Amino acid sequence: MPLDFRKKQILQAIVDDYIESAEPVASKSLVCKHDFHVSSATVRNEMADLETMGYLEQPHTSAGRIPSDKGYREYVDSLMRVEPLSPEESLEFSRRITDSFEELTGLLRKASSALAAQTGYMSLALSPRLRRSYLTQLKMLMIEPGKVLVVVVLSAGVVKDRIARIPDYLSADQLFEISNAIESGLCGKSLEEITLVTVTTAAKDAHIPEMLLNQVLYEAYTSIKQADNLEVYMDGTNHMLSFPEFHDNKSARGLFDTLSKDGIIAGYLNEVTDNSITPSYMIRIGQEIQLEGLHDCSFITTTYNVGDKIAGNIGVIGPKRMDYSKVISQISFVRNTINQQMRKLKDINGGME
Amino acid sequence: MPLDFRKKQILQAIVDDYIESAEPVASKSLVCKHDFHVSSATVRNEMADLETMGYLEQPHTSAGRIPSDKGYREYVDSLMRVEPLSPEESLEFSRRITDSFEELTGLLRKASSALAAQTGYMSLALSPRLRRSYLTQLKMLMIEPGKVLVVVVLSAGVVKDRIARIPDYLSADQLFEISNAIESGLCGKSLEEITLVTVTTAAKDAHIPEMLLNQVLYEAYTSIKQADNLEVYMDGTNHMLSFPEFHDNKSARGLFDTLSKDGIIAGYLNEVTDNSITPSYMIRIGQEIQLEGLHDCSFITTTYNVGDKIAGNIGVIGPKRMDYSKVISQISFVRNTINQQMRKLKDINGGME
DNA sequence: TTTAGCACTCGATCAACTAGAGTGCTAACT
DNA sequence: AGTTAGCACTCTAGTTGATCGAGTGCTAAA
Repeated sequence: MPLDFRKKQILQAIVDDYIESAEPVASKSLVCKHDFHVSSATVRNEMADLETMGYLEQPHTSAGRIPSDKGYREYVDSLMRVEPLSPEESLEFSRRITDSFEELTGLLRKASSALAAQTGYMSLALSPRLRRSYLTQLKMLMIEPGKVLVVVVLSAGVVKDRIARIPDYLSADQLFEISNAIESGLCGKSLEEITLVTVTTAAKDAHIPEMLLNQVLYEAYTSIKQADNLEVYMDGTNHMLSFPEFHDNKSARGLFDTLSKDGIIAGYLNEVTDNSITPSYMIRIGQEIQLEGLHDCSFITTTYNVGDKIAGNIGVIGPKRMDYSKVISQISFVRNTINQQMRKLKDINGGME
Repeated sequence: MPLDFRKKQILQAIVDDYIESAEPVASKSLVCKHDFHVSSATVRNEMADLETMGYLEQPHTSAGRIPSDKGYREYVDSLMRVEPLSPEESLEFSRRITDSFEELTGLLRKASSALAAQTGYMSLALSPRLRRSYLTQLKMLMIEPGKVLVVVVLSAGVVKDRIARIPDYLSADQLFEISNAIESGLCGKSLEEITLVTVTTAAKDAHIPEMLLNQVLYEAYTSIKQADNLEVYMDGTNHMLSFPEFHDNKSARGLFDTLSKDGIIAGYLNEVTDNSITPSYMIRIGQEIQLEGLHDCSFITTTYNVGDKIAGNIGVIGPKRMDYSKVISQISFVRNTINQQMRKLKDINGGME
């Protein structure tokens, strides 16, 4: 049975009010604040209906109603109005995120920090999944005998590097030869195609004793693989303590314990977005988040792009009664800013893919 | 008036018990647990004395006593016994920190994470202050036209890099020439000596039109300066929520708000260790920490070395009633492990200074 | 100087009570 | 049939008062 217009109106008003006050909302305060042209008794009847239909919950018999997960879901899916960001706030975001040229890491860090600061909730940014991006350069720079900086450059301009150890009697020339061989052998191959075997095959042109080769190959391989490591940037976790839903120490601890294992969050986010053709944004509410300690939270995420198919995520976590519409417009704006920045970086490089 | 032997004994016992229980300790439980050969009444008299002398406090009239900051200070300075780490725990630390070769960043990250996990408190690691270290290499690697990876290698083997933009019509050869000129001009100079002027002077040998030069020089300069940026690694903040002193939401929030501004902690730590000839470790108790939200905490820090004069810090923050002696031995062990690792890295490079 | 004994204080706990907010239901009204 | 006024009912939060017990401070004796 679908919700009739008045029920929708009332549900929306309840969610709106609860988001604002964090207090169960009563029939009387509803008619008072919004001018429905009916009495509180009528609203009460409607609220009772909404409760039996599962959209509302009552903390105890004589309290107002609060939205259930289903109620929030309905609100988010069809009731709320998302308005574009005010020019001032857009400006503030732009200022925070794009005030200087940055590579991807810095960009994500700033995006995350801006999101946390402007939403007042906590934010996440995940580095892109690079499995499908391909190698464009591999350089090995001798730092000292026995120590090299391995620089991996991927399509879409992402650069990763790592310090590695190699046999210290390997000369700079030999190293140069090896890394050139690897590079030309692997250039254009995607990360998921590259295995220790491909690396070894690629290097067969180099005229270096195998004994010397092995460690270098292994380190090159490791560096390439490591370029795909998922990194998480988190910000604004402290904000969570200011919400009444986490005033109680136990729930706060549950949340922070889960957050501290950042692999968990990253893995979850990664998995959730991987399995779905992502729309512009994705919302998970309360119990929909299958992570301990996050059942009183909601999670809004979106996907940014680096090149054609390579994508990462940014997201905001707040209490279930977070200001969905505002956060959605904020996160969308940030996503667009990131995409734009990444495109700009690419365009500057003469549009090389 | 100095403390006589029995008073010291009692104070020590009180601090020990309070560290364990977080409850005010009573005269009766004292004589019960430790076998002083006097009655509880006598102990009570001594406790009253200790209170008037400022070593103890009474939350309310009919409660036991808890140590004051002064009491902790006395305990830390002359009462507690620091015992070396158990072999098992030493092993566990070594395993966590040194299980693979790592550059400094990774080492600090691991050290911080191990400290947090093993102490059960929260940990900090600060990257070394590199002002006095000197440049040994500066390489610029062309990633794409207009985009370079600037690699700065400092004495003691520290490597930092950064992506920068340069005019995109600059050729790889020109870039190579410029960076070589800068490198040979600045090699052996300490970071604090290097200014935009020195960089410019260093590059005067390169035969490149000045218009092209400027941006490259500026980016080189920025990269070098940025190598000295203080980085903070924090871990185990979630542990703090499990201590009764932070069960109250307000104090937890105070703490986390301060922690979230990581510049503050870094700055404080930096300042505090800078002004003093650091002994093996340094302890700040309660009000001695001049940071909002940390008045119920204690802060144990120590200094690790990278080369001769270059040093950074690691530290542990816990409630005032933290297990000082254990943390001291833990933190000392980690310090030694870091020093050892750094020395090893150096030795491997043939002892170059 | 130590100690047993006792009076005193204060927090924590519990029950009883109250006030108030908010509902659900009923019966009247349009 | 939908709406509404009115009222009884329920439940929480807050208050009060009493009790319990832990722990102290003091006194007087050993």
